[in-house]
Amino acid sequence: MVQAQWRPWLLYNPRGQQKGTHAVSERRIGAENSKTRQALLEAAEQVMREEGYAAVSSRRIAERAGLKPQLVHYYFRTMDELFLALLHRLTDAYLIQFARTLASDKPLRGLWDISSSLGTAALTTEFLALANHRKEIGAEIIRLNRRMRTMQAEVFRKVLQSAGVDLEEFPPEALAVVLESVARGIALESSLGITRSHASMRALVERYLSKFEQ
Amino acid sequence: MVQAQWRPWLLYNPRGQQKGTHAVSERRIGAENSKTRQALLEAAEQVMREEGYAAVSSRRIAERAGLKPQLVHYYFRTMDELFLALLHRLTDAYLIQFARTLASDKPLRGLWDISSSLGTAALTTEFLALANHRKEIGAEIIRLNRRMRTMQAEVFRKVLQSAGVDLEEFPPEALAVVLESVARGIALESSLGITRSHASMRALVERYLSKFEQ
DNA sequence: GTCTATACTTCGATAGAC
DNA sequence: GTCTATCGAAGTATAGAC
Repeated sequence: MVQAQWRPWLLYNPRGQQKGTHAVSERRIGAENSKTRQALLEAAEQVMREEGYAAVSSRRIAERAGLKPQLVHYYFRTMDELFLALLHRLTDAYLIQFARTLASDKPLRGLWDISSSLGTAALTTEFLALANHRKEIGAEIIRLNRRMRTMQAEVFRKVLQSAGVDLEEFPPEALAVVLESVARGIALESSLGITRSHASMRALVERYLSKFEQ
Repeated sequence: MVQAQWRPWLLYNPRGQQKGTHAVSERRIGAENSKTRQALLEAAEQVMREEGYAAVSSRRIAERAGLKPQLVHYYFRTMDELFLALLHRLTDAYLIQFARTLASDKPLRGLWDISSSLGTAALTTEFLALANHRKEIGAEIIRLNRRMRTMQAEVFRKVLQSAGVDLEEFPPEALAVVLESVARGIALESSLGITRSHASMRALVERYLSKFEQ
């Protein structure tokens, strides 16, 4: 028996398309620079942040945007397409923040601030969870993760090198993973209202960061 | 306009019960020690691990267990109740692992091994995501988190103290958060197939752990 | 304890009018 | 570009027979 793939936003197969065919729909699709399209993505981001990825449905985000659900399908062939567009939107926003951080005199702190911000951490977590059972999104996440990690590692490499740290002993990429994991970890906890060891956590990070930046 | 709360496993309100009333259903509920109940929880855990929390539905787990969906509602009043039962099941399993680790000669490594195991990390992540938009489950997660963290911190305190480390400088609780965050972080990445900086990450952790244990 | 039958809700997606 | 109308599938939950 073939186990149907579970799809929260594609619960059935409307035209009996096979799994791998990617038969492209003939339906008209709206322009990418449309204002309505932007509004839908904005609404999707809000819903995802507040209620999780599973709450992102065409009806739900249309309601949030004050539009009709069918418009979602006019701008996005499938909900997967919408999620990918949202992912790219977030990536672009991250890249802008990242560039600003690079230009500052404390790039490491900048990285920490970005990753430990509640909004970023929440959305990242949602997308990682989503990636776990949505192949196409997972593949894109992996690609983006690679790019981000490389850029983050480069920041570490520069800072550590100019501080005379042995890069063999403290591999920049590994440190980048540590920084982001810890940032996301405490952001996640604090979004749950767990603030118990927050102060000492931040102090610990602060101590490490100040070894290299001011 | 009242915005309906979104519920993946309770999409509508069958008897028109108000949000806060907690009107207890009169329906018969099966015994807690039932074998069928265990099988349903086992199936729920599998589905949650493999496809995420949003895929856990009465139909889905019943199918996995080879049972009828209605049996889920015989053993659990609501899907929330099922999730809470699952959460307690996992906590019990964790406590057993934890006790074994405490008795060993390398408790810190034990903690690391538990938290960085793929199964544990995946389920923890799912429950954290779930906690973010399911009040009752969030409250329970917070309670359990507090208990776990206290126990983990106690391990750190003992090990660090006997190694002569200044506990003011390295607060046990903060270190416990770091260890679990990093473990979950790399477990999450590796479940996505991202293994790039894995080796250097584990080597880094290993270096720190070996400062205190062997 | 497990089953069938059923109620009601939400979902993704499309067709076709305007 | 946006609307109404509609389809078929999956969801939670209950009642009542066996």
